[in-house]
Amino acid sequence: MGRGRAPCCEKIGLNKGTWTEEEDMKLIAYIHKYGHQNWRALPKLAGLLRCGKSCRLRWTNYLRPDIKRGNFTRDEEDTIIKLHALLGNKWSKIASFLPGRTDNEIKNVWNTHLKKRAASGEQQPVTNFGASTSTGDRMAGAIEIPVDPAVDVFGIFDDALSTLMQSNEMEDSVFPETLGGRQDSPWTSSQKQSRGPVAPEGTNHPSVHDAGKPEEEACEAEGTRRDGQREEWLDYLEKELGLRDDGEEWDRWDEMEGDMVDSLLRDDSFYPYN
DNA sequence: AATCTCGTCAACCGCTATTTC
DNA sequence: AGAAATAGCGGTTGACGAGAT
Repeated sequence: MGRGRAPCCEKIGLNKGTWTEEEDMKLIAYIHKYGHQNWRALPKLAGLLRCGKSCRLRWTNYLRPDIKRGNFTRDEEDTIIKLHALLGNKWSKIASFLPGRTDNEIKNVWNTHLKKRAASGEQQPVTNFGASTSTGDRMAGAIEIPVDPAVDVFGIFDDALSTLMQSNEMEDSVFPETLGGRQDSPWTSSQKQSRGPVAPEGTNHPSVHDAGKPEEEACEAEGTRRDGQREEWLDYLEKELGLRDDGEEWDRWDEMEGDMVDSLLRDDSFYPYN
């Protein structure tokens, strides 16, 4: 056999398409008894004529006991819209904020309902950070330029972040050490006031929107609170999208991700498509 | 009643990331 | 170190049902 990865399974003689009740029962029974340490080996052991990948998908998207079935609530839909504006087509990431919902389900809901709702008579999605048109380029961190160049993409995040920064809720969730909690926030207390992030030592990563900007100009901009927020937010996004790799310091951002997104979701004024 | 169109959603495919050996 | 195996992600497809013609 040549190089490259082998097919995930021998497809010959395996069932495809819709799962039968009997197959479901076999899969459930097996996983309840033995778990799913090895998806590749599972179908054979469970007596299923399916490939492991198919089993995994069936379990995670349909059979898992914690799956929430039924229509999405308006709240859930709004959450998806907000998260999509923040994260782009990162369905699994979005799903992690909606307990009981799967990435596949959310993707379907977006494609069938929410995309239209977002587009109909309202603004086009103003951003689609990290979204990609094909699987191949998604890890390249491609950023789609907004369709309408007049739309101030960053301004929208500025405004959202501004609002959040003014609320105690954000203060507490994003800067938890103010509550006597964590001590490893990238912000110092004075920087928290100016809302500027502390750049990791020895790093100097230009933000995406500042690429090619003269250095003085960038320094000048740094003084303002608004730009501080912008930098902060872009830093976060760049990190999130894998556009930068600053080592340990940036790993800490990951820890705050949930808090930041949660805060945005709780903020009623942040609705990216209005 | 027949057939066409469209929306929905489960499942598949192809790819990358991560882990194992 | 690097190849192979495995897990997971996101885009796409196709079966199916409902409503329209």
